[in-house]
Amino acid sequence: MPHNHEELLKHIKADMPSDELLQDLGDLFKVFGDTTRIKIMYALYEDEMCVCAIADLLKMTQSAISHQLKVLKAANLVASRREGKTIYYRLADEHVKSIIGQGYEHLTE
Amino acid sequence: MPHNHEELLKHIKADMPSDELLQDLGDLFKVFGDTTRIKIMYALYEDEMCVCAIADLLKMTQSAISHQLKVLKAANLVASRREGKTIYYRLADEHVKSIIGQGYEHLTE
DNA sequence: TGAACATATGAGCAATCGTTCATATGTTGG
DNA sequence: CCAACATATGAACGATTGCTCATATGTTCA
Repeated sequence: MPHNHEELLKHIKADMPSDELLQDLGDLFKVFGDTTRIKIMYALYEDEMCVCAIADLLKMTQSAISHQLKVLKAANLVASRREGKTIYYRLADEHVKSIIGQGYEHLTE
Repeated sequence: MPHNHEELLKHIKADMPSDELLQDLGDLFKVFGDTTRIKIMYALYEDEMCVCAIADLLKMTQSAISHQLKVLKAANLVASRREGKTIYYRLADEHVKSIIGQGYEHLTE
């Protein structure tokens, strides 16, 4: 007779967040799961930056950066303001730094 | 004449971690970037669990869970111990909880 | 030892992702 | 208004990903 875990599962299930939230969490971390986007977030760590400066910094095309900024913005990880022709992006809140910081600690401990 | 940012870039560049670390960070978050793996980590939040219990809980095949546990283990996010035929997995360290916790906060604030 | 159970693994496939390329939108100064 | 600049966007393509299916490995007990 195979292994039984009804009791355990009932308990764990009760403590699990909704499927929707778990999906959203996965989607959020997916945004962190790309080197280009990590670099962009690090670039914005101390101050806002315009799109072409980020592209220069990462030696990538303006288009690639713009696509990634759109992803970051959709996840509310960056925000932007316009000043003439230029659009400046910045980190949207402190969670970005603390999430990356925790990841950094996990890697370097 | 296009927009110039030599000064800014020099400064930002000096503060950026190495490309290798940035790559590793992206790879780490990629592991968090999947609903199945998030669910597994949540299931292990309070206590260790065997593979078949996780499969039951998530209503997925043993094979799918096993593949994902391998990914989690490669990233040092879970650890395991054997007890007879059964193998129990647990969260490897506190960073898992704090990373997920920060993500949770970002979503629900 | 061999049958039953628990887990791991490799190949294959559909789906998703990140970039490029071409082009569109928006802004400013002459 | 139009040329130059800054950014955004859509289609397309190669690469990566997560699952399934079949099967292998490892463990226990009769």
